[in-house]
Amino acid sequence: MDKVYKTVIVDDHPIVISGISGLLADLETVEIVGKLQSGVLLVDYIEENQVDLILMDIFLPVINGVDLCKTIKQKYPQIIIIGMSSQSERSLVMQFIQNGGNGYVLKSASFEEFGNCINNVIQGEIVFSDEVKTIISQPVSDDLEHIPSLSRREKDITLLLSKGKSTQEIADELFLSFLTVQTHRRNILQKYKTKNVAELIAFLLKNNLLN
Amino acid sequence: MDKVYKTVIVDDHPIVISGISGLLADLETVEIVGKLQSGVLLVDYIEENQVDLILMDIFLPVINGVDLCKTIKQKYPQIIIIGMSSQSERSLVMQFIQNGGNGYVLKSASFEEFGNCINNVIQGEIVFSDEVKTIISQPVSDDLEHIPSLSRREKDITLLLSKGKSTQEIADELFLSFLTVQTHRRNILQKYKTKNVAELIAFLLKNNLLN
DNA sequence: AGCTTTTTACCTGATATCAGGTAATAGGAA
DNA sequence: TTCCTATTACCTGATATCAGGTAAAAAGCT
Repeated sequence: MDKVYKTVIVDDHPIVISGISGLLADLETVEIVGKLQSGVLLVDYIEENQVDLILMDIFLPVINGVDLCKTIKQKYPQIIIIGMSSQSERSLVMQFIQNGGNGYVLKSASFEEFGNCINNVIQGEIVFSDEVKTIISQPVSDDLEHIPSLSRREKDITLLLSKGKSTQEIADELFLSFLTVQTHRRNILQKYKTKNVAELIAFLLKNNLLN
Repeated sequence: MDKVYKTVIVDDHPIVISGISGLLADLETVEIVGKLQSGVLLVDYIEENQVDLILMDIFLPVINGVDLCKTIKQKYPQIIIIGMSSQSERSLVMQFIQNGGNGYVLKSASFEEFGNCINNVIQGEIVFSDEVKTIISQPVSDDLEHIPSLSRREKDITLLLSKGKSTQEIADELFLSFLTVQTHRRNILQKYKTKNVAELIAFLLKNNLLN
């Protein structure tokens, strides 16, 4: 007789918990023993109960999933942990795995994908849902990978630019010469290979580099 | 005997659909007749089936929830539509309601909240889950309230602006006069009371009006 | 059919941005 | 201490943007 994995679901959305529960109910290898809404509750739960498998949201209030995973794996390396999120970002997935995660699944994954991942992860594999696989396997043209970062002064200036300030206004506000601000502007545009501030602001906001 | 509301759930995450289904199964007033993963499928479904209530994710691929809601309400004003999302933003909720939405619920809402909202919305009320209520009841300087929307052409132009295109390039691309594009630019800046394109793009992206 | 909004288009002048240079000083890291 | 990056600053000329005005088609709504 196969082992039945005592499984805990951690997510701050009751709906998601309910959804996963419904899905896992069909699998005979897992048994849901806990439905928790925060990382703190999870840590407490593990202290006092037998747990074999954890499905956890990465974006949890207070503690983030990566740190939570690391903490748990340090004390209980035998527990299998699968991370979940709505959107996936390459670096985030990598971080999660590097901190001991056994898999990463997007919430947009189909039921079938979900089931497959669970089945494979208990075989000892590191599992990813299809979309995650696509994202992490992209060769990532090396130059596109490292997005240059802004220096302190450059951040000051881009922030003011995004508020519609002109070069002169920025110079006044930061007690700099008009010409200095102009130099910074040029450097910033060059850094991101953008033609003008409009494109620059769009790029920064889309890459969460502003604020 | 009370009417049973034929209900459709629209979300690109199968898990969420499953979760809501589970929850609604307990309610006797609603009957789930459709589980769809996109706005396009929803529009098709409505054409050919009787629908009384829609629960839709706001962040859907291709079409956003607000526009989808507007489109549906124009043709079928009697259909009750509840919006859902993970995080709530005041302006987004307001926009949704202004475009005909009958309620807005966070996915982090408890089962009880969810149930209450459904029960009340079919009584004709506009409903919000608790957290949404908190957010929208915060006093806001009235002028910040109504965000004007862009016309089709204006959207075309802002999109190109965000890609760093100059007035001349936009004119060429859209087969318009340079002067026409200039007029559009001015109107758009005026519409949002922004000083220049940088501020405009920042505003649009922060308010999810671009793309 | 009449009204409103959108889209198109033109003119002018004041400012601002962009792109090409160069270069001294300050601060942090190896 | 040496090297590198960041920060500061100046010059010039070509383009682009912004702000003010006006107005006629075209499209959409009632």
